[in-house]
Parts: sequence; C-alpha cells; structure tokens
Amino acid sequence: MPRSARISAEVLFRALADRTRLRLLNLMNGQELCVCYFVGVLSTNQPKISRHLAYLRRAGIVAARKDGKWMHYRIAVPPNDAAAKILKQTLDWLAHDPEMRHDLTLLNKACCSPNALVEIEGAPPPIPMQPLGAA
Amino acid sequence: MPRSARISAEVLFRALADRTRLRLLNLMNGQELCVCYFVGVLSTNQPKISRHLAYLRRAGIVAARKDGKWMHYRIAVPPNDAAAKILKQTLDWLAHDPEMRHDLTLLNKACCSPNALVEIEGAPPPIPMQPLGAA
DNA sequence: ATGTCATATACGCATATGCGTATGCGACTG
DNA sequence: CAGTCGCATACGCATATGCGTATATGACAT
Repeated sequence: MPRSARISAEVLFRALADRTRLRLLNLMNGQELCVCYFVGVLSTNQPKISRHLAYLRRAGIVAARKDGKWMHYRIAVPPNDAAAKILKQTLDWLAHDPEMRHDLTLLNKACCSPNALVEIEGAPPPIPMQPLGAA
Repeated sequence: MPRSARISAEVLFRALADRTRLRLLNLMNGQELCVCYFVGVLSTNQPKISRHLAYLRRAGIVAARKDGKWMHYRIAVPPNDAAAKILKQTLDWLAHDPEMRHDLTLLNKACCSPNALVEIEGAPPPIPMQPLGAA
C-alpha cells in the first residue's frame, strides 16, 4: 500500500498552475521549511501562504510535519513515476527563473545573515533534504 | 527571432490542467487532425472543442493550418527545452491512461473502419507526424 | 488561567473558467 | 449568388479560484 495515492495529471497540473505555489515548491526544493519562512520570503500575508500550502498538500505533492507550534512543509515525491518525473523537471525548470533564484537568496539571508527577516526570529531553521530537482 | 515565444511554467501548466485539453493533446500526438475528428472522438459539441483548441493555441503548444474549409491542428513543440520536455513527458504519461488509449482506438476506427463516425464523412484524413511523446 | 505565538480556516468579494446555445464568417457547391 | 459546410466566436450562466480581513485553534509561556 503506497503512503499516498497516485496523482492524476489534472490534479498535478492544476497544483502547478499558480505562480505562488510554484514559488513555494521552489523554496521547498532541498529543505523542509515552516510557514513563517514562506511568508517572509514572498513577503505576503500568512493566510495566503497557508491556503496554498494546504492546496499542495491536498494535491499530494507536499507533506507536513507538526513541531510544537510550527508546521514544517516539504515536497512529497508522488508515488507514480510519471508525476514524480514531471515534478522533478518542473523544479529544475524553476531553478532557472530569476524570481525563483531571488527567493532562494532571500531564504538564505533569512537563515544565515546577522539581519534575519523579522518574521522568522526564533523560528526553527530550515532542515536540509535531498532535493528532488536541481539543488 | 523564434517562431514562437518561450512558454512560461504557469501558462503551460494551466493549459495542461484540464481533462478535455489533455485528451485533445493526446489525440494530436503523432498526427495532425481537423476539428471534426476531435468532435467525433470526444463525442461532444463543436464549440467546446474549438474553444479548447484555441486555448492550447494561445498557450503556444498547438499550431493550426488552414486547408479550405478545414483547420488542421497539431502539437507545436515549445521553443524552450524545459517546456518541451514536460510536454513530451506528459504525452508519455497520458499514453498509459485507459480513456486516452480508448480515444486513440476511436480515432483509428474513425479513419479506417468501414463504419466511420458520421461526423467525419468526407473530412480530410489525419496526417501522420513525428510524435513528441510515445507513439 | 491568561496571554501570546504560529498556523489554519471562515467569510465575502472580485474575477476567471468552463459550458451549452446561438450566431458569425469564410470557403466551397449548385 | 443562395445554400451548405466547417469552424470560430459572442453571450449568458453556473461554478471555481484567488484574495484580504477577520477569526478560530492549539501549543507554549507566564
């Protein structure tokens, strides 16, 4: 029994058909993050982020882990190879997009620089993961 | 100057995020077809087909050719490799879907069987093409 | 217990999407 | 040149989607 059901093409593509969700996936490529990082990097309101993360989770391409008051989100590799391959290639594609690269730069600053984003003071740091797409 | 502009991830995924459009793309994988074939195989109304074909065309993943009163549609390989790769893998994926296979069976019957679909009597036959996905 | 923090969800709104029906339009036919 | 054929588009409608604001929930701190 697979941990999650096969993902249909329509469900996958609908999940990928939104810029905000693509940005979230790009940030999760290589690390598990809690919500406040997404809010900080995309500099938007928190409910918007939570809604899109919930969407990705329902679609089956993102998984969540509770940790005290924090929720950590990570990419969940789809059980069907076709969907997994497309997701991987999508992440590779995004890695060439300037805005996506900039998002990753901001994420890096948020963790490591002396002047971290205000939103994430005291938040648990990102947890590195095996990236699905290009690191 | 490229024949068509690069396709953005959102535009591509939005185009792929609809079952009807996926069925149309699947039918075009390997041949150029005129509208009446799509109408016959999907057994739906013609404006619905035309609208979805126009959508795919605007998205840049389908091209059209006028031939008298007929319009022939075919898959247009996106100029950016990332988009082309995803489109190809999508077509490969669809080739495993039962409904998609059934559609191709119907298309084959429509052309070759003695009892062709009524919709396509007198229509120009499909024109074989190099398939982008699995043939 | 009370407050605060991180996150999720409810709500109302504006816009987008997909659909069927009706109609427009160019191309061929008699 | 009137009719028909293949296709595209306009229109009205129902539903879906994404958004910001407000509020609920659950965990931790005091």
